[in-house]
Amino acid sequence: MKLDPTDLRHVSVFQGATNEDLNLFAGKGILRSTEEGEFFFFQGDPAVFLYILISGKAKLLQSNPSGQQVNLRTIHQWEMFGALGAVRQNAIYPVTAQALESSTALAIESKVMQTILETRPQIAFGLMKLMTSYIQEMQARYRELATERVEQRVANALIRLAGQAGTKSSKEAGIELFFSRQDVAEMTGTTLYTISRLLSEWERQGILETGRERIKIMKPHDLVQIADSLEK
Amino acid sequence: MKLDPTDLRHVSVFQGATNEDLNLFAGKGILRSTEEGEFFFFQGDPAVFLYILISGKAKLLQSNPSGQQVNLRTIHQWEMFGALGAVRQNAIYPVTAQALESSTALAIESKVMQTILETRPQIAFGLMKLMTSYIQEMQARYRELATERVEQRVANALIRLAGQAGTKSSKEAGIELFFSRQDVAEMTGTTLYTISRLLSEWERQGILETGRERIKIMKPHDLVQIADSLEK
DNA sequence: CGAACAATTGATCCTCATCAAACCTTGTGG
DNA sequence: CCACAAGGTTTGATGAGGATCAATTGTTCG
Repeated sequence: MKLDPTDLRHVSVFQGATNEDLNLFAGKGILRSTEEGEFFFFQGDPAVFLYILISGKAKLLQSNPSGQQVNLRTIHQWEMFGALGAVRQNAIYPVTAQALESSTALAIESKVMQTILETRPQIAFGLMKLMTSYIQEMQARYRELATERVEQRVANALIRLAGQAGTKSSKEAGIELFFSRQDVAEMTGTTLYTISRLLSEWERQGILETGRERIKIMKPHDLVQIADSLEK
Repeated sequence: MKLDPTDLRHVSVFQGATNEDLNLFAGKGILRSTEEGEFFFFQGDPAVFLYILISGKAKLLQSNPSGQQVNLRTIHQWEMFGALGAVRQNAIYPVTAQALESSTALAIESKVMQTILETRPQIAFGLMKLMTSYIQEMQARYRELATERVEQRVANALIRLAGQAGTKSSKEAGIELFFSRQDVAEMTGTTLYTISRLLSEWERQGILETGRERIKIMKPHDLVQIADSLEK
């Protein structure tokens, strides 16, 4: 596997980077390939690298002491993750990063990024924008979890996933997502049983079609309706 | 009310700022005094200012369409809030900021901060550190909400508050917090009834003492125990 | 074809929200 | 200084929303 430095232009944080910057990252970075189910890093590891996903898909999750886990975010191509080490000294990853399919990521030493950030305000702004979007999404999801019922949270999660990951197979053919019931449960703070019941009900209503590790949204508008329906 | 620019040194984001920077902020900023219950800004307003709390106390909250609200964070003296406008163009506050007591804040135009960030990597790093701590806290709270029971979430919230707001009245005299049952409920995604029952139970056990809008933690260690007790 | 794993579905139970009523605390005005 | 109002708190009774458990069915892949 090889990496063309100019491809790094796709990374949102690198919008304002110079070509030399990109060459530096591509040159100093290490390509790491990871099989499905394996890990880029674990919650608690020292955050010595940050990663950019070159191919495949990964997820960020957090576990509590008893091993129960929540799904915080899905990482797609050209997204940066595990970047907090570039900002804090001796930081520790607060999450675990696991490959959802066989994936390749560019690992860049936090220190390298840090020195770049000191001289490239454009890149620093890019990173700050990424961080603010994280904050906003987490705040919104936190509010949902605290105030909305399972039905609405799941509808919201599907809408969000459709926006981030959706394969819009031409027009009106539906938006297809590839997640198991368990995955969705971990994203919404519920159980796979409840998800199964909900999806079955929605399929009965023609809002979506489902399969094994597959959810195809046929009527996004109806989902939005459910998500926005007056709480309680 | 007057403001000594060197006092801005207390603001964590300004650790690496020069005296000229601080003078600029103090000079260009506007002091805004706000009575208890009033608002610095609302969710949905254009984020044209960022704020630094000079005195008093405030909270950041988010409401859903039906008006139910969650408490995202309490702002103490010298903390910065509403800063995302300095990072994104035409940003909109994702939260509402409300004074918990009569308070004064320094309002700085987002544009001013933005130009500073372009030339002062130290300050940019300060802001990024603040953002990463927000992200980590929100992730942790999200996981708690998704996986832990009310008892543990409330224990965790009190521990967190004790760390952020605690008035450690000398040694072993307990840590006193000033929040109503309703406040704690909004922080933990539960109801004031449940909080009341929990606090009564804990008071019976001697873990804390309570009063009107007052919680005094006598045995922090016992709270940690509850928070960490094996889930489910 | 069979094993492994994902999904479904029914039955049951438990945590916590909700509602209602009373009680306590604090501040205010007569 | 007392009485009252307003708002915070407590406590009991009830019920609903989901979690949990168990058993079965469906799908994929070697």
